[in-house]
Parts: sequence; structure tokens; C-alpha cells
Amino acid sequence: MKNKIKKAHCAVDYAFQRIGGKYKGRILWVLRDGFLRYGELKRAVVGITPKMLTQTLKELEADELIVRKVYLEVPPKVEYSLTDTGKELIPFIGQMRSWGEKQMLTN
Amino acid sequence: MKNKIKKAHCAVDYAFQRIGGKYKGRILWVLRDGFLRYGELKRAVVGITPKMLTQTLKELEADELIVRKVYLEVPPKVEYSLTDTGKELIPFIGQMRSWGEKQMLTN
DNA sequence: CAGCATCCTCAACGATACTG
DNA sequence: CAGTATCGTTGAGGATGCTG
Repeated sequence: MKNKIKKAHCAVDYAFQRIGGKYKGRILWVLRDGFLRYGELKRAVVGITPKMLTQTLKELEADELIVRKVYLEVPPKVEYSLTDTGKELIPFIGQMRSWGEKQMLTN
Repeated sequence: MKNKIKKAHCAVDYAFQRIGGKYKGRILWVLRDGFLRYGELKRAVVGITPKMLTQTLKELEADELIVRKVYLEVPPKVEYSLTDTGKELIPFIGQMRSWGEKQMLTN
């Protein structure tokens, strides 16, 4: 993990820096049950631009939360999946999701 | 709750918008077991400026995650605490914290 | 298909000083 | 004590077009 954590004042700060940002939570979440290709991710994470998708995937990879697997084929094929560390995050992203769902209804 | 959620593509997105930002997680966390005054929060959330503290507290209050209680005394006294909705978030902020702690050690 | 390269905007965050 | 008020910065994110 070579990603620049600017300076975490505590573990909460640190964790939020690693899965904060506009798309990281969503990307980890859609990867929860398997492998997805770049284009599939692009469709799954509605509204993301190629630039942000690539950039976010790189950060997640540098943070060792996901793995990038390249198949040497034509046309190109790249699959992304969670690492064990990334999988550990799924339960509470799920909790957050439930919480968010409930909130969206009651507001 | 009148806070502007720009446009949530999904519940994960929505949840991250409400507790994202640089200090929200930390503030909710330090409020987990009771009431804290403005000055106590300022000391607990190391590195935060008065401006950011005030601003973040206002957002959390507008989001109905915390409650602001003013005592009409001299000198002034204001206490902040979690709402029930805010308390629901504590368990998984705790999980994130544990995860973050473990990560900080192994890196 | 899976990206990269540029340019640009804006709002989150910061520093500092002041106040009821 | 518990905030406001200004001003300044910067980098995350967006738009668009191009490529191996």
C-alpha cells in the first residue's frame, strides 16, 4: 500500500480516508460478489466517468482493497475483484447501505 | 433534515454523503457516549478549526444526527449529543475504526 | 475494450482575526 | 465560552476527445 494517507489523527480518520471519496464505497459494494470487468463497473456505477473510474480503481488497488487481473486477449479484458482486506469492509458498507435506505424513505 | 443531498445514485452513495467529509465520522465517534461541549469537542477532534467545527456541527444537526442544547447561562454553555439516528451509526463507525486500526498496524 | 491526456471549475477546507 | 467573518488555497471531481 503506497497510497498517501495525508495524516490520520485516529483510526476513524484513517479508515474514512481509505474508503471515502465519491465512488469508493459504491465500487467496493458492486464488487462484493465476484469479478467485474471495466465496462461492467462503468455500467454498474451509474454516473461515473472513465477518468474517475480508472483513477478510483488505481487508488483502491494501491490500497490493496481490490485486485486487477489482466487477460492477454484481443480485445482486451480486465477483471477487478476484492482482496481479503477489501472483503472485510463489505459487512459494514452493507450496514451503511441499510441505514441509508431507511433514511431515504423517512425523509 | 434540510441538508442538500446532491443526488444519491444509491443508498451507499446517500449514506457516504451524510457521514463523509473530513470530520463527521470523528465527531460522531467522540460523541458516542454522552454530551460534549463545544470546547470539549474542539479538544477531542484534534486539528479542527473553529470554523470547520461549527460548520460540521451545523450540518450534522441539520441532518438530525446530533442535537444542540443551549444552556442560558453566563458564561455560555452548549452541549452536543447524538440523536437516535446518529446512535445507529456508532456500531459501524466502530467497525471501521477497528478495521482502520488493524490496517495502520500492518502497513 | 479499457483506458489516457488535457483543461477547467468549484466547493471543501484552511488561516487568521474578531465578538456577543 | 462559543462561536462569526473574511479571505485564500488546493485538489477532487467533471467534460471532452483521443488511443493501444
